[in-house]
Amino acid sequence: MGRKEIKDARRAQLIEATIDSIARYGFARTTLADVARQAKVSQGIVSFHFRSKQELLLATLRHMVGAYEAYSDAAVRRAGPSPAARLDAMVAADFDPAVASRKHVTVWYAFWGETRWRKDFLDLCTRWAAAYQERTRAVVQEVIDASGRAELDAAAIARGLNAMIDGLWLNILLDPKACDRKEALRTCRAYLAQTFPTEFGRQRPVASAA
Amino acid sequence: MGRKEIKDARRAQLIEATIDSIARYGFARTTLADVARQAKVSQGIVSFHFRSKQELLLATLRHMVGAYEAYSDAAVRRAGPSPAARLDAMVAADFDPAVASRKHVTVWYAFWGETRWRKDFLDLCTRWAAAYQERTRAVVQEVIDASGRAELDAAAIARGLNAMIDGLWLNILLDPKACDRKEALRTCRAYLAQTFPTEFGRQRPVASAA
Amino acid sequence: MGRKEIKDARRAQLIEATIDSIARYGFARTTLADVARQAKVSQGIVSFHFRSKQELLLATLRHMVGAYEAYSDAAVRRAGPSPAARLDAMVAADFDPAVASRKHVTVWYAFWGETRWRKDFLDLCTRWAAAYQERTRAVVQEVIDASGRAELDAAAIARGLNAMIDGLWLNILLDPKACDRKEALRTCRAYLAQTFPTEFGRQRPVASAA
Amino acid sequence: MGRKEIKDARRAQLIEATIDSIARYGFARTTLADVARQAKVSQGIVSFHFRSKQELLLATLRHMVGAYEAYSDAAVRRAGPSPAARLDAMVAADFDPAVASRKHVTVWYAFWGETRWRKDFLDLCTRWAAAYQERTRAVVQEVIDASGRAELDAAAIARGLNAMIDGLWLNILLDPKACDRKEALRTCRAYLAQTFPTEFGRQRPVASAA
DNA sequence: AATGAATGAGAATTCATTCAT
DNA sequence: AATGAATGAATTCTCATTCAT
Repeated sequence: MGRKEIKDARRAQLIEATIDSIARYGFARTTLADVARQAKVSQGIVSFHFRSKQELLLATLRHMVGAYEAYSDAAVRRAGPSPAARLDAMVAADFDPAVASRKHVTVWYAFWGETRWRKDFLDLCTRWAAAYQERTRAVVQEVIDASGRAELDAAAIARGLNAMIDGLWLNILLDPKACDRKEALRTCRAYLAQTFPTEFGRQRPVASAA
Repeated sequence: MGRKEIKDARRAQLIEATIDSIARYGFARTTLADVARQAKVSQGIVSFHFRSKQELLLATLRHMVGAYEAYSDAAVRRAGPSPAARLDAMVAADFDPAVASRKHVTVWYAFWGETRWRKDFLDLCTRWAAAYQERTRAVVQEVIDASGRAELDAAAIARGLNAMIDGLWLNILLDPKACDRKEALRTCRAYLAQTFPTEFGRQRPVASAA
Repeated sequence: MGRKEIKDARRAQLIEATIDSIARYGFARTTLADVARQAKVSQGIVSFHFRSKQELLLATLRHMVGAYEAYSDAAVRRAGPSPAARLDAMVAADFDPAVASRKHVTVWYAFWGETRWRKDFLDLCTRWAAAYQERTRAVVQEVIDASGRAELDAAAIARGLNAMIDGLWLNILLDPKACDRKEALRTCRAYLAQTFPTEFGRQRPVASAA
Repeated sequence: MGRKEIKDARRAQLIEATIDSIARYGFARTTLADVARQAKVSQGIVSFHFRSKQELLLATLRHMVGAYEAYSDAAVRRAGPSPAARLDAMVAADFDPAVASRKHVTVWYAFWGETRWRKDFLDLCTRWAAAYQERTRAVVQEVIDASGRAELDAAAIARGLNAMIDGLWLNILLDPKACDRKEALRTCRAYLAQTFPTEFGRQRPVASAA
């Protein structure tokens, strides 16, 4: 393992520790000392690998966005060519335990809560939201095209779907007993079934795609 | 103005200053000194009227919940007896400039970002979410009953709708250019139109109720 | 009850509250708010009757000295003419529940702990210590004269006795289980018996004086 | 000098500064800022080496107890095998300038004044008082055994002696002109002479042991 | 006389960042 | 690369004192 690899491993280790610390103590009470303790390294090393706390947090947010995208992309690829199956896979991935654990949605909301005042967070989130919206819109459009219901507004449906997902994450964060991942996914699928009765009605498209 | 009134007025003033300060500096950087400066009073008085910063924040959150509910209730009352009109009024109120200004959604997300680690915030938000979900569900059920489509799941529709609203607030927060209040409301109404074509299709039910 | 009486009653009430507060929270954490709460009056009234906190504390110390002296004097008067009986009464009074309760010795030590840095406390304590030493010395001298043992040093005996009493109060303060009032009194009487075997040996002089 | 040594040296330096600060300003007005200024270090370092002010104070009290015991033990060892000489050495050590300077007794009384409300102080003082009482009692018992006066109560004599010493410290604190260290020691020796005329009468046993 | 709101200085504590080793 | 001691600014909270009513 060369210098570069060691460095990257350290960075990854610190980013994981940051996520853990935010999940455990919250954004406000996550200190560099916490992160260092969690990662079992000395305090100074954080400043060494990341110029400042803000950079560490930005790197953490980037990591979360990247991991999310990688997971979602992989799920879509696995879903095969059917537009409906791909759309369902996207949604299902958003409520996969690896993505929408209470810990993860907690950290997402922690970042969103601070995003407004940190230009670098905001830029990243905005770009990501735009990209994700466009990606969803494209798949929704494919579903519309395949179903021949040209009167539907792909952008509005995609926007509504994405918003619903984010809002359901809030439910998971606030009260997983009232609405857990399974219930959240069911809610999204009900929306899709309402919108695309042929493709999503009754049977789940994943099943029909299998 | 008696003692009690003076005290209440001061509390209200400090709560307003807190909201302003959160909106301006963010949750993390809102200090009691900021709040006092904003309210043009001395520092000590904040601790005098609220025992601690945490209590001030909790009072602020309570105030926001109360103001939101009052506004929403009033809108629903104004909408008249028609279930669809009432449902639409609820949604419209959620994107009223007085409720969903970028400033307000920013503060909401600031609170949600911290809620996970403050039991009192969490309890309040959880109770509020449950109450609001139930209220929405009841109206949705009325719409369903009125339209005779008993196969629809009122709870899932209400949950999806509420989640969509929260998620659209995030859009307003992150990038009002990409999705402003009007666009957000349009998105919600598209969802309702999809779900209840008769009641919400084409014409806005407010218009039809008029 | 005239103006003067009301005022005095208020002052006495506040002084009692101060003693209670010191006993309960300690010197450092006794605030004027505590005192006012204890006395069930408003905050401002303390500053009204006593110019400042320091004056309240000084008045409290004066009150304690006065009460102590009154109690001790009364005990000595009750003891009758016998020098030994009077000396014993003085010592016994110092361990009377009304004088040497754990609460009282606690407050005494609280004052002594601060005395060094408050000139008015120090002056009062110094004067009082001198007066008490002289009073004790005089009675000890009478005992010596009565017993015809002129070689004894009344000043040293009195000083030792008084010091022993103060030190035994510390024992009561620190660990009443290891040394309670009764045990403390026994210790002092053992000292007296050692010094004046004829007057204090075996029988307690109170008994013999009775 | 290794890490450990640096740390210990810094802690010792801060403890010394704390003692100086208490002696100079009193317990109530000793702030961490004072201590840091006295030690010529930054404020933050106090919290770094001691988690809190309370821990710093506890460490200071521990240091004082430890230093006292070390000094007293050394004096007793130097006194040789004779019980009377050892007892006298103990008492003499208690009025040695290094132990009973006005500064030191001041700080002792400052701690005792606060001890009642700080469990850790109280535990430490109680344990220390018990240990010291037992140590004194044992030596007194030896003196009794050596003198063949089995009727004497070693515990009472030891308790009286220790109390007298503590009380004489108060005299030194309140008014060193009225009772300085020399006079205090004389008073204690008079007590011993009264109690053990053979061993402590006339000649000082240290002299007789020489 | 009495109330209690208001002030503002000061205290402990926290923590990002720096830096000598 | 890594350590962890050190800095010092910032923040919350406390509280004696003042003052309008």
